[in-house]
Amino acid sequence: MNPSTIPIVLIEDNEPYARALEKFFNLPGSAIDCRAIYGSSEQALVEIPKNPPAVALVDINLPGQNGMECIAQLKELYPQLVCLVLTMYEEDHLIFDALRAGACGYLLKRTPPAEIADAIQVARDGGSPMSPHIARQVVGFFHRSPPPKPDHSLTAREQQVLDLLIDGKAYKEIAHDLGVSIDTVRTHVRKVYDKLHIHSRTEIILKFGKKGR
Amino acid sequence: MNPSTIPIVLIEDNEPYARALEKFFNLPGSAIDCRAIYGSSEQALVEIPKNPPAVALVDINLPGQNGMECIAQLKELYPQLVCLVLTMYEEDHLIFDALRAGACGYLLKRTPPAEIADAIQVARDGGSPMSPHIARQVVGFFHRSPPPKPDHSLTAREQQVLDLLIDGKAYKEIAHDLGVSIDTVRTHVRKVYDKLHIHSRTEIILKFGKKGR
DNA sequence: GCGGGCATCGCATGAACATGCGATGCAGGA
DNA sequence: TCCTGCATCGCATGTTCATGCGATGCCCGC
Repeated sequence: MNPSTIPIVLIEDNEPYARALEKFFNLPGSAIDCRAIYGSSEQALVEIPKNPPAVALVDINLPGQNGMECIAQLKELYPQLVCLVLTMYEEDHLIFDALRAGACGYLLKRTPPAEIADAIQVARDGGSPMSPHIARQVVGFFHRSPPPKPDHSLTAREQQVLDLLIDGKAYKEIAHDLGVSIDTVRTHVRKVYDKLHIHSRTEIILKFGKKGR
Repeated sequence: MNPSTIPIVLIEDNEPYARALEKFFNLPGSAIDCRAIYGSSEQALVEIPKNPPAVALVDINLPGQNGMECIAQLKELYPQLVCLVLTMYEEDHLIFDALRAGACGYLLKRTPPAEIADAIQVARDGGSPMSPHIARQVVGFFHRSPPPKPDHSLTAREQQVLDLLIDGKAYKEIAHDLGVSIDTVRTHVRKVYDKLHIHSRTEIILKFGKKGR
């Protein structure tokens, strides 16, 4: 949308690779303005405050403090800074950790420079660019959770009570919320426990806890 | 990678929209072969087994059974079938539910047909196409989880107790596991509650529950 | 109209939990 | 040495849960 050039920095210790990217970004007519290359997380954290860019491309495997921690600290200082991971690694846990740390996107180094440039614009415009297989892994995270089970044949009322139990409400609150007596709540809870073969609220939350959050 | 045409179906009750897409996909030279349009989930579930496509584009808001359930059932019958959501809705919970149901990607109807065609190929090749803002919402799901916090200044012992509490163990079990008395466990739990400003095991699990799973 | 399923309410008991107060022994820093 | 933080143990009280047993009123299909 915004046609002005986008100021970015690279946090990357592989100098040849970084230089090549920088060169590409700074070609005449490019929408990207690569302002600096920082070879370490520490250097980036010192230099970035002097002239914050709009987007940072961050490698994960950095000397000293790794890219994940770097992103977490940058996001703490500049929540509006858009961080994209740019790495060779595509293991699940690295991807998830990076996203949790605050990364908005995750690109593999094998991505052609032109696509990286596109991704930077997408990210600046509020998107989350990801290499296709990375996206699939992220989506796979959701596939693993099997909560959409309308089975268990709970009655509507029982399901309501269950939901409130999961929210951590006391019987007293549940009774108030549903406008019934506390003993009625007890009865429903009992039925729920019977049907789900569990014996305590703790087990419920461990089984169903915090789903749609 | 595979240059052969990709057989797909549309599950979509907005007939004009579906017809227009079908027309576009079936233009000469297209990589997509749109074989059918099903106006309802029920119809799709009956017809698809007769001639399963590689990819299904599914609307969420369908008459009768909604698209989420449709995807869940299709994936159960044909785990290798690639389902892409194609909808106007972009609420968080719909996105997450769709992905949980088994969708591999999530596109908004405002996406240009050519990009939808690209997305179909990406999906067939193992990627997960998502409209940029959808991707950001998915990524936002990870941002919301704040697990990488080693803060809270819990002592090692308190952390141990906390972990066992989260596992759902009774004080008695915790005492046994740690080789201390139940009253000691009580003391530690109290300290943990104080430091984390909570008042019950339920709150703990709601806050920290099932993280690394 | 009778049997079932469901929602509602009640009582009772024992277990588990939350929390207030107090105490000892040990280590390491001021 | 004294102070502080930590881990340990103890007791007491009140609350919340889990669960067993029983009961009524409503609606629906056979």
